[in-house]
Amino acid sequence: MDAVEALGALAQPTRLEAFRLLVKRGPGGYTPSELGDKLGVTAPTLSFHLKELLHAGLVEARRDGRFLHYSADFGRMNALLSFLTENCCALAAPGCAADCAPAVVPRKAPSQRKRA
Amino acid sequence: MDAVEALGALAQPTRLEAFRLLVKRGPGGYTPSELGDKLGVTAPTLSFHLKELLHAGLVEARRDGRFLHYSADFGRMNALLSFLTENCCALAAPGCAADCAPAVVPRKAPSQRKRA
DNA sequence: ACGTTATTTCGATATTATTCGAACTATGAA
DNA sequence: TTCATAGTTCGAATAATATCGAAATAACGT
Repeated sequence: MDAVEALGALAQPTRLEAFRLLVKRGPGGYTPSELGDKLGVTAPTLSFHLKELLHAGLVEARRDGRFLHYSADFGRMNALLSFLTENCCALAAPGCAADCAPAVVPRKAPSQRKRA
Repeated sequence: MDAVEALGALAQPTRLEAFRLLVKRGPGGYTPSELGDKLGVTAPTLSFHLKELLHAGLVEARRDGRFLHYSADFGRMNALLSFLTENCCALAAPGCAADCAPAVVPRKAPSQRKRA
């Protein structure tokens, strides 16, 4: 997995926003036109950035007639997140492990408190 | 939170490796010399990269006599991970939500299978 | 004070990224 | 086949990044 490439793809405002829009959107994805409207960049610029995300494996494209639909690759996204925290605190005191969990509350128990 | 800056800081091989070493190491951190040995870069180059990580808020430095100790900022790391998956699948069918969880198995149940 | 080790800052250079207009390709409609 | 729309590729200008040697700063030991 080339994490540097994936991180580099996200390390640019337009691309990061595009990716987050696609993550929010789910498998249906957006066309470049829709993304261009939301992001306010020219078509060539957006195309350049989408190719960058594509090359990093963070999004995928499928054609539907005249339109393309770009969508986030969730497996790759999750792999990247896991990579960043790999072996977290493995060389530290046990108490450290608590710092290695992202502060996400699973949907099933929305009212439950985390960390006292 | 400036996620672009943080992602940009990680989008470089030397910095990504340095950060991952620090994540693995825990709060104790490493000195620049130790990191330089592990990473095989000159002192000025490493200093440049550490300043970059520092500026992005991903690591912190404390002085101990002649030595500095750089360590990962776990809160910031987790905030970044959360940011990337924010509102994941919010505009999609409910089944999509399953794709929004990183494939990390909590330590408590190491032998349990995930996703059948 | 002086030398030594740890680490950073400075300057200069080479490489890479971002942007947009113009031109190109692809698909569907008339 | 001709036209319009969706999207990409190309070329060129500008800006940002990575690297290292040399010089500077910081803290300690003698």
